[in-house]
This record gives sequence, C-alpha cells and structure tokens, in this order.
Amino acid sequence: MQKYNHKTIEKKWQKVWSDECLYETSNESSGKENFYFLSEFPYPSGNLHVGHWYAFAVPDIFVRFKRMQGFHVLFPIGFDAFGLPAENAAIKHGVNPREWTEKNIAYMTGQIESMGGSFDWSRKVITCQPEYYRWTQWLFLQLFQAGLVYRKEISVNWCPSCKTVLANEQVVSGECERCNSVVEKRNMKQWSVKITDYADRLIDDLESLEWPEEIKTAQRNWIGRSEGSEVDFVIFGFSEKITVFTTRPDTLFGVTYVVLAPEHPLVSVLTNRVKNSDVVRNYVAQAIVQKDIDRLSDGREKTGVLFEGVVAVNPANGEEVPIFVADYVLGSYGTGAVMAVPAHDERDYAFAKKYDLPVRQVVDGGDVSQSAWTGSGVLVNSGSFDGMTTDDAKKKIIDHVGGRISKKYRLRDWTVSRQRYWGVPIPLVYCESCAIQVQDESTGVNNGEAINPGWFAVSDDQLPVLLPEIDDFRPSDDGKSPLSKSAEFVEAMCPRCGGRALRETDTLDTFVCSSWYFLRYCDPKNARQFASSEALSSWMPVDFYSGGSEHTTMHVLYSRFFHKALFDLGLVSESEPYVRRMNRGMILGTDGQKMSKSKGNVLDPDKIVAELGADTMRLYLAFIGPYNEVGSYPWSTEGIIGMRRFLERVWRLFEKVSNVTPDDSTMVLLHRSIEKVAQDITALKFNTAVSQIMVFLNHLEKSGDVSRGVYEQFLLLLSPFAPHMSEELWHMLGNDDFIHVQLWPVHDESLLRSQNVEIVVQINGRVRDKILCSSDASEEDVRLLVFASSRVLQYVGDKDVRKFIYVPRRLVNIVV
RNA sequence: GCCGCGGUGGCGGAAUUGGUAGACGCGCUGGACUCAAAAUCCAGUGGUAGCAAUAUCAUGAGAGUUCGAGUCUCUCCCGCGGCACCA
Repeated sequence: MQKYNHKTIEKKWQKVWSDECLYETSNESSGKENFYFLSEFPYPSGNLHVGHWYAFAVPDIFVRFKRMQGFHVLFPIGFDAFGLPAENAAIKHGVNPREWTEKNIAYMTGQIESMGGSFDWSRKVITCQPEYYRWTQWLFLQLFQAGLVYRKEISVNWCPSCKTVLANEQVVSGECERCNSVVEKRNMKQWSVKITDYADRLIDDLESLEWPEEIKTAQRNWIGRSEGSEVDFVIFGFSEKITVFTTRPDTLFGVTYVVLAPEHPLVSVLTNRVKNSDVVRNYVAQAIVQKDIDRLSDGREKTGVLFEGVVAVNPANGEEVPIFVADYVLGSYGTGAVMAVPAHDERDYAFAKKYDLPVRQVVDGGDVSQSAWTGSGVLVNSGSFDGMTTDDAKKKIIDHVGGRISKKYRLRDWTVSRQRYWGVPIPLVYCESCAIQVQDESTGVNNGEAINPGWFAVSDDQLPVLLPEIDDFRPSDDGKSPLSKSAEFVEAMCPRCGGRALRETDTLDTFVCSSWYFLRYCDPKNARQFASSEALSSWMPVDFYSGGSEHTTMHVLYSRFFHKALFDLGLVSESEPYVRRMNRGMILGTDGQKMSKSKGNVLDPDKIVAELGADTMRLYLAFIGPYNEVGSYPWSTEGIIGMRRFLERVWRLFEKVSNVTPDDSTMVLLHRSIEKVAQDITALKFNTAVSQIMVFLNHLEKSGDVSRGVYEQFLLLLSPFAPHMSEELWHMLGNDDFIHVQLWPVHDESLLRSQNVEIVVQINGRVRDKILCSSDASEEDVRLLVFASSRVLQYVGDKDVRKFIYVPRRLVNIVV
C-alpha cells in the first residue's frame, strides 16, 4: 500500500467533484427538506488567512453532515467586493480598484478551493459587479420611495484619513473603526436611512430568535431603548418652552436647574437675550468644535455657563430655576435638554457641587450629603406626593405636570453616503426646477420625493447606474466625492420634467451591499428581479448564520433592518432573515496573541496545507475547541501534527481490512459513535465528534483485523471532516460512487440499550465499587447485587443503611 | 458604573445537564525497534502519602442547598466582550 500522499489525493478529488458538479444545488428538491447555511462572505483582501478557514472549512463539516442526513443544503460563497480597503490598497499601489479586486478574487478563489469545501460555486455573488449592484440600487430605491431615505444636513463623523463620512457604528470610542484616526465632527448634507423607525421591532423581535444571549444583549445595548417621559418647562417671559426627557419624573420636585446641550436650537435664541451673551457664545463655540473623543473622555470635569437673567419654571411647583448650557448634556440624545436633580443623579450632583447649586432631596432612602442617591424610595419635599413610592409617583407626577410618556433610543439613523469612489453609485438625481414644484404640490410623488424635494429615483430601465471608470479616484478633504470630477457621470435627465438633472455623486456604504447578499444567493442569475419569490421561499429564512462578533452591531443589525423594511414592502415574506445566528471564536497565533503582521505571528494556511494537507487542517480546526462559543484558540504547531498522525493511522488501518465478522464490542462502539458524532455535529461541537472518531480508531487498531463493513462505516463518520482521504479510501475499497452522496448511518438503538451497564456504587457519596448489570435490571436486582459485593459490605459494616438511592443505569448511593 | 459571557492538569479542552472530574489530542517520562537518529509501537502521566491495593485533597475564593455540586443559590475575586456624561 502506498504512503498517504495528501497532495495527489486532494487535488484529484477536488477536480473530480468540481467536474461532476457534485455540490451544485437546485432551488427545487423532491422529498428533501431545504436547509440554508450561511457564513459571512469574505472581503477580497488579497490573501486567505486561518480565520477564513475557520469561517468556511469548519461549517463545511456541518453542511456535509446535513446533506448525508438527507437535507437539501444551500452553502453559497461570494465576495463582499466594494469598500475602502481595496480602494486604499489600489491607491497605494497605483492600480485600479477594479483590477486589484478582480485579481484578489481570482487568487483567493483558488485558495478557498483548496479547502475541499462543498460550496455551490455556481451561485457565486460578487457585490462590485453590475449584475449584483443593479439590485442593490433597485432595493435602495424601494426604501427611498417608501420614505425611509432622506438627505439632510447633519453633524457627521468625518474620518480625516479615509476622507469620508462614517456611520455611528463605524466609530469606536471616537476613532475610525478601520484606521483608528480620531474622528472629527462636520456638518454635511448626507443620505441617511431611517433605521430608528425600526428600533422597537429590532429589539422586540429578538425575543423570537434562537440566538445566543450575548448577541441579543449587545444589540439591545446598541439600540439603547429608554422609557421615560417628556416634560415642558416654560421660560419666564418667552414664548418658547424647554422640553426635557427624563426617566425620573418622580424627582421633579427636586429640580434645581435646567440644562441645554450646546447644540440645542434654543441656545441661540436665549444667547441673544441674556446679559452674558459673549460668555455663552464662546462656551458654545468651543463645545461644538470639540471632538467626541475629548468630550467623552473619562473623569472629565463638568463645565457649563449660566444664562444670566432668564429662568425656567418648574411645572411641578411653579418654582423658578436657573438655565445652563453645558456639554455634559448631549444634543443628539433625547430632547437635548435635561431637568437637573442633583440629589438623585450623579452627573447633576457633580455639576451642582462645582457651581454651588442647591441639592434638594425628594426621595427618602439614602444620604445625599456626599453623593447622589439614585435608588428608589418614598417621596419627601414633594407637596401632595409626599409618602408615595417612586414607582407610584412617576405616573401621577407626569399627569400633574401634563407630561407625555416617551421612548428614546441611543441608536442613530444610518448614514449611508460615502465620499469615496469604490462603491455603488447612489441612483438618485437632483432637478432644481422640480424641487420647488414638488414642494408646492406633493401629490403624485412618492414618499421619498416628498421628503427630499427635487430628488428623484433613477427609473428601473436606467439601472444600473454604472460606476464610471475614472483616472483620479482619490478622495479629497473637501468632502466631495471623486465621482463629481466626472462631468459625464454627473449629467442626467430629470425623470419628472425631462430637463437637466445632476446625479448624486456619493456612493453607498458597503454595508448596504452586504445587507441583502443572502437573498441574491437564492437566485443569483436572475436578470429581472433581485430574486424570484419562488427562489426566496425555497431558502429563506437563513437557517443558520455563522459570523464574527465584530458584526453584531453593524452588518447583522443593518441587515435585520433592511430585511424588515423589505418585508414591509412585501418584497420578502418573513420579518427576520436569520433563524439562528452564531458568533464563532477566533484562532490566535502560536503566542496566544491575535494574529497581526506587526506581531509577526501570522500563519499562512497555504503553507500548512502544502505540508500537512487540507484534511489535517480541517480536522485540527474542528478539534481545537467548541465551534459554537466565542472562545479564542491559540494555534499549536504540535497540536496539528496530532491530527496528521491520526489520519495516517486511519490510512494504515486499510491494510487490516478483511472479511472478518466484527465482535460485539466493536459493533457497540460503532453504533455509539454513529450516535455521538451525529449529536455533536448537530450541536456544532466538532471537537468532541472528532474525539469520538479517535476513540473508535483506537479500538479498531487494538482489535485485530477490521471488517470491511465497519471500516466503511468508519469512513462515513470521518467523511465530513476529512472529505478527500475518506473519498480515496472509499474508492480503494472498491466503491465507485461518491462517499459524499451516501446517507448518514443509522445507529441501532436497541443494540445500545441491550448492553450491560456499569453502575457506580457510592457510600456516603464516595465511589467505592462498580458493578455490572443488565440495563433493564430493577432496583431490587441492583440492590441484591450491591449487597453481594464484599467491598460494599466492608464499608457498610454493621452500620444502618439510612438511605438507598438508585439512579437507573447510572449509580447507587448508600447513606450510612 | 451597568449589562453579557467565562474561570477545570504543563497546554487546547471533556464531563450523559445535579450522578465515576480530567474523555480526546498535545506535551512530558520510561521502554521496544535502530549502530544512531527520525518515524512508529508499548506503558505511564492532577497533587500528596504508599512498593502496592488504596487513602486523601482538588474544578478562581468563601458560604449554602442536597444522599451527592465543575454544574443550582448567595457573597467576593479575576479575565474577556458590549454599552457608557444616554438624563
């Protein structure tokens, strides 16, 4: 028998499977249940890393198993090909982003093929191709026409290094998520999508999903729903009112001042009418310019300025209280104004102490002489509400002051326009002359046109709006998109009046592209629709979505929103796209650190595959730890050798295959293994599945010749993990069909149940003996056996048996 | 600060969900084969005591519930992740 040569075997079968189209999946199937397994599609960065293997080769085990169980499985792959990194790399190397991306896709495709995965390549989706982004544009326009997209001057996150706007989700503690530059604030006109309209449903619908709690919580935190109420404070002598948002209306009698955020619209109104206008103006000016990273920095002392000469009136007791502007109140949250209750809020307490403002306790239960008391209790100093609990008082005081119940969210609308070249052109045009008319008579226009006067969707027959080939695609500091430099691109015809219109020159955030790719996989070649409803109903919703935790509050949240919006438009038929979502763990370098070029601990999967083979690599990644937990697993160069050894032993075992009849213990272990491996794969615990296969091999090696039938069954169990070797050995046994189209073996339950069981005998909770008895032995049978044991008698002696606990088929505990 | 997840040998990790703690793999120790090495095979491998059978301690710390706790409850410590001047 030849030595195990992974190179020839792996190459050979990859070609055969591909030539035979073994893994191409039709939308229709007869008598099989459909199953859609999705793994986040890769970004064509240029090179595959071990993380890609972990993302695709390990789920392939699950997918192959599902197929053997008789499911019709969709396991697609594609590339998330638009976006900043490709463009930055292209700029750096002086090449065109398209060429750069295409080259990377071609190279990485070959690398992915070396995994021996059972992807349906015929469904490949590449987001930067017009056949795909035509539908990204079309879907975006559906949202536009539904009034979910608006253009508005807003304060945006500007990355000075990437030279583009970032969504809130792309800013991590004041820095650009991608390049770590400090993000600046700029006021710019941007296209945003109303994800906040869906905030409640995005939270509430989490209930129905089979997702790990940590993902649900992270999304809830991100959306940050807070239930409270709005209360109006009249400004003495002014017509304007200050509306505050509070979750503690029960403390209204403890208000000793009111604060406006520097961005609050009333600030400028008041500034002009107070004695210290200059001081206020200076304060506001410096506060607004500050970067978030400074403004939010830890332990920062609170600052603010009093509006001299104006007062607000507390609606609860008619008391006049001073008004401040202070940057500890955020313009972007709530109403941008708060009522300050120093006695019962830590921030207000700190501010009050600094500016020597009164602290008035209105809830009994804590000492407010040193710090704020934020707990609940009984009201004091609150007029007729004294003696009520904080809970009761909330509603009553809201009624008393005419407040409104109100919910606020941390979530901001999703800014989707980017001032960069390598993205989907936003398919909208602007017509100045129509802008005025649309505002006058808004009938006959869709919601998008009504809320964005002068802006029109490019008509269906004009899609896609192609991304033009231009020479200078570099971004600029002034916030103008590179596309605006192409005069040819900018010129368009107004779909309403037929006159001259201008194209939008910003491109879409790549997260828009990836918000619906799983729908396209269902029907990737459809030229008339983004996907047919038949194709969608075959596969959607996604049964299992595997990805990385970094996308919890970005891609996963965006795509849930996008899907819900499409659901409301009747374009898809379920409101949630993913039944199960899982965050996989991370493979660390051999030093236990996250792999990075700067640390020099990056592993090259190509080298490992060349040296040890794809099957070894797959097995090791399966074995390294439980797949369904967000653990981080350090790579071990010695550990993977163990997997290679195991495969070589499987290979050598072939020589012991003969026509012997397997003994009982072998048959029992075979069936136990069939059962356990199936259970473990189902639960994504590939590590223990591999372990069971190893236990089985250890047994077979020790027990003389191996029956051909048993060896075949062994190979079936191994085939999802090591598809190439098991296919080769399968054929060496004389089979001429593929191992990967075989059915998963069925374990013989009655065989397993008929076996004798070992029962642990404890005395006072300590293991003292073990006895063997038939699995259907009665408690009385067991009792007789136990008390026949000399060891038991030795321990029990002449003491009274106070308790005899019997756990069937498991253990006995005798309490003396 | 709030929320979520976790803490088990030298290492990655098992543990039938309240029932033999440490499966499986790595590493390590000893042996076989070899002139030798590698590879392979065999045996051992949580601590302590013992030649051994065995006893005893042990799942971050401490308490509790239970015949029985890695698993449940409470208090605390540590690590990872999310949110954070969010009113």
